[in-house]
Amino acid sequence: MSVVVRFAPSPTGRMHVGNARVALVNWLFARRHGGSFILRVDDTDTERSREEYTEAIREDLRWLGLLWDRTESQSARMDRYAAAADRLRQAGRLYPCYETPEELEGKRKRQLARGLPPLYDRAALKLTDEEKRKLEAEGRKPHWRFLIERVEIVWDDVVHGEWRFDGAKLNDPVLVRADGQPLFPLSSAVDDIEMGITHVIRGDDHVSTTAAQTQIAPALGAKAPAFAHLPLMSDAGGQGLSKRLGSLSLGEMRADGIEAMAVNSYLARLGSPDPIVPAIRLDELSEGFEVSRLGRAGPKFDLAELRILNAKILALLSYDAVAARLTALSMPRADERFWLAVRGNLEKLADGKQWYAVCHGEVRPVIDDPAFTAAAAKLLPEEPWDERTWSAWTGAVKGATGKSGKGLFMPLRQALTGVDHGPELKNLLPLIGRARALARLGGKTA
RNA sequence: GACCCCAUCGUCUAGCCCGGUCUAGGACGUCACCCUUUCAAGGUGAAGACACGGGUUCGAAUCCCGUUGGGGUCGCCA
Repeated sequence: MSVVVRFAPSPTGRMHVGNARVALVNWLFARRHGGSFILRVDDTDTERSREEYTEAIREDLRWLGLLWDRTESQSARMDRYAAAADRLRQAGRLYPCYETPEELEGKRKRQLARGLPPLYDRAALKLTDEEKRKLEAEGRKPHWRFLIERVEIVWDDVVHGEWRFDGAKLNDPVLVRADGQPLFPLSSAVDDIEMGITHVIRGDDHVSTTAAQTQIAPALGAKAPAFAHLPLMSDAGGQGLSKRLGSLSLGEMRADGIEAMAVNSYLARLGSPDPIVPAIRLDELSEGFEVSRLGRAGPKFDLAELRILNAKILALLSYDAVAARLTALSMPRADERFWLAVRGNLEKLADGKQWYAVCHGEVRPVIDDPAFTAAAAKLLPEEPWDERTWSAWTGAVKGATGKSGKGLFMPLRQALTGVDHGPELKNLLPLIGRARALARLGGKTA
């Protein structure tokens, strides 16, 4: 049986790292097993769903490289859900309820006040046909609840192991609203069946939906798929992700110069015993990927670790992989030599600007000993220069001044680049060129 | 409030089911040293954890009970 998974976001907001992890895990799982990955937009809530969010989610997924084999929209499948609801009614598993939202809220409040779990009391089940007619004559339209069998619900969760749920403590979920709109527990169960989903990989926050789904699927004459519930991530401070999205949204990370593969590399290994390593292609990540290796405890998403990973990814990228972006970041003369010289010293791609200025722009030299840099300037060889020029030149300076080690190179570095750290000077010097080098050694901004 | 889940170095975790081989292993990060005429990379080394309290046992990170902390769910949202 071929594997089919889906990522089913609701277009009610932008993606953050929590959604991205679920999407990535699904994608890697599909890729690993040669299966397919469906992007299913859960947009049955017409009031909250927005087309712009659908497009934003697609954009974020494309950025990550998590392309889908197929895309579906729940809003286009309303007739399927209506048909399924009819079958459930015929099977006696879907029953009409006439309480208003306010009445239900009142019931919940009273239950809570008495220390009871706020479960629906199934009062509608006791309504006679005559009472129902009377309510409908008053203009009340029913919403429909799925009758949960009060038995123990058990499934073998791929990441969690055996998961048990007491059916008696589960609310009868509303599957169809009074206005006829199907709700998520119905639409997602129907789609999982009809789209042949073999594995539902989603966040821990969906376990109660899963418990209901294990009864809805058989009531619809189908077998429930396998389930894998990922523990929810928290931020570096241990707080839930939903509470503070901002910096953890994919859009912001991207704008901040985080590489998509840094996010993927981090998310693919976080929570597993496998070491987090920089990967520049997704297939490096899918190789050996196992959902079952993911832990049951919720990991923390730490931006500081992501930045470290980002630097390591940049150091691995080829010139071709970044050429267009360097130009877009206003570094038009950044060529392969330049990139290879500086890529190991960047946290973000945009940090390249500092070294771009050293090679192609202006730098204010830092000089403590003008006599020394002046002497060094006199020994500067004629061009053309290559990567051997640096050692030839510094060798000559050493001979003439008697300086060596740090005392030799640091003043030169500070004069040439304005700072005391950076890429290897043997690579930078030819890019700086004789004219600039001469001026900077003489103390001039150039 | 009820129910469910989780709890090992700063972080991600191995070990837990099938107590002893755990003076608790690895990775990232940190620190030191080496190497390098910078940074990084690389090498060597160091510091660093079983949430707490009881119990069972000759022996508990591992089993039991309780506590605490964190998360989730309890919508005519998804």
